[in-house]
Amino acid sequence: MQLPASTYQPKTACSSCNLAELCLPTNLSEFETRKLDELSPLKRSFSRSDYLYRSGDKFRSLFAIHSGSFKTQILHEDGREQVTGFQMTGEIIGLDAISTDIHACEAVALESSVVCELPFNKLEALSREIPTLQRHLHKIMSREIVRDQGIMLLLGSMRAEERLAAFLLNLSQRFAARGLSTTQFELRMSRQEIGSYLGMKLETVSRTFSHFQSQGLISVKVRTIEIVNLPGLQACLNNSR
Amino acid sequence: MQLPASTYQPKTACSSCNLAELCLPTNLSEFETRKLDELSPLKRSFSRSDYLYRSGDKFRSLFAIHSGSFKTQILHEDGREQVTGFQMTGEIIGLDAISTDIHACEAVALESSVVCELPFNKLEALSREIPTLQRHLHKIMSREIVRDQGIMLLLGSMRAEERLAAFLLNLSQRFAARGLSTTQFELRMSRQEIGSYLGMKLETVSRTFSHFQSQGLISVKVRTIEIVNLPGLQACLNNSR
DNA sequence: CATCATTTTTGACATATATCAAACCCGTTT
DNA sequence: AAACGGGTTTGATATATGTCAAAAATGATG
Repeated sequence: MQLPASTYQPKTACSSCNLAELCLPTNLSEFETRKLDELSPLKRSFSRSDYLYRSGDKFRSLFAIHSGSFKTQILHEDGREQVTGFQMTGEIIGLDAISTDIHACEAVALESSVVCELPFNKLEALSREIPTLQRHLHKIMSREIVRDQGIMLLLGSMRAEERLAAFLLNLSQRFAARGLSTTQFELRMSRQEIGSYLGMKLETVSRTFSHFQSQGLISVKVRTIEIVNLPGLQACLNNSR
Repeated sequence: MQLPASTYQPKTACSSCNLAELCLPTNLSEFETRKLDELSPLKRSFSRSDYLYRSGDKFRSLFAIHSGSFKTQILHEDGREQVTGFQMTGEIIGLDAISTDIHACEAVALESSVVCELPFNKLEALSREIPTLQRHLHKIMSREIVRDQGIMLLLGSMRAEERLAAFLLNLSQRFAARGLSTTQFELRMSRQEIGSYLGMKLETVSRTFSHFQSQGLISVKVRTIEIVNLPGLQACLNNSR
């Protein structure tokens, strides 16, 4: 598991990494768009299980995932670790590090991935000049807060089945937003990682998958998931105890 | 529980609400400090169980707690609710609403409290002019993300005793930061609310308090807590299973 | 293709926490 | 002072999920 902190790639300016489309605001004037180019984000590539950053690293940049996916996790002194999120194309990671200028969690590639590095100083300077960008940045941070609180709800008040249903439905939605299939997808993470994220043991994750399958809600073939009965899965969520 | 959304008070400009000291950056130039006055935050008072805002309310302002304390919670369709935090003097609430311009959670006063209302538009405009303020705002948002992820760790991987120990130690620290006693304090929230926050039932909260007391770690008298053996309580946290 | 390491599934059993219920305590109202 | 009501404590029992262990499936490697 102790891999180099990052696979350093020759850095290339990232014109193809269309920021405006990916993750930054649309509706910018020509002038503003030109300004945005000053960011000249650099692309970096990562292989499965490479670290994008580690806990304790100095904070310099946010990262926009251009392709692939990552997990973020925090480590507790005693070795426990908690996966705090799975991020995919178009999502921004590193926001937690702004608070102390040190990365609080670590980000690990779940597959071959490319990220755009967005130097935070430049981003702040630009967002002083472009109010639309400023607002957008604030919304991204706020959205992360809302997301995290949603997970608190999940961890604090849902049973194993509900958690896993919520997880699958969330993935489904995010794939949909990217024009991918809502009902059929590949999990990029292990049962262990899902379990850490959802606050349950890997065996429970596996059993719950099997149970969903036997109910005809989904079809599981290791990491290939097909949602067979979407409304049924949604109903799982609303059946509180 | 259905109280008016807020107890509307005559609004008064808030010069005594020393923002710079409370929650906003120090090290501002004279000019910047003058600029900051443009915010002219208004003070509003709340009684116990008044709502500062409700889920669904339009977002206009952040709120700095001037005195007293609040809880924030999210509501799930099926009536479940999850307390997402307890906020005290000097802390900022409302950050989650930036993302959609609608408050995602609700904030309820736990005791008589006073807040400063910080209109977000003005805050954004000012932070474009004062980089120190801009960075400060970003840090506040990022700190909230880190805090939430800490709670994810707690909910996802700790046992009841560890959760409650972490909760007490966190309160203790925050009281310390305000010059109050680290070892003796009044809980402002019910067992039920603590339970919701920590993902456990109120009976389990109560039992765990009793257990800590029988171990000589704390002394509990309903809502009055005294930490008798601080290192012992800290040790609780590090004893993973 | 056989071997190996890793991940996943499944089973039997243990346990932490939830549930249900009753008693108790404390502050408030009559 | 007595009665009331909400919050808290404590007990007995139920249950969801964890733990430990083995087998099965999968993918990687020589």
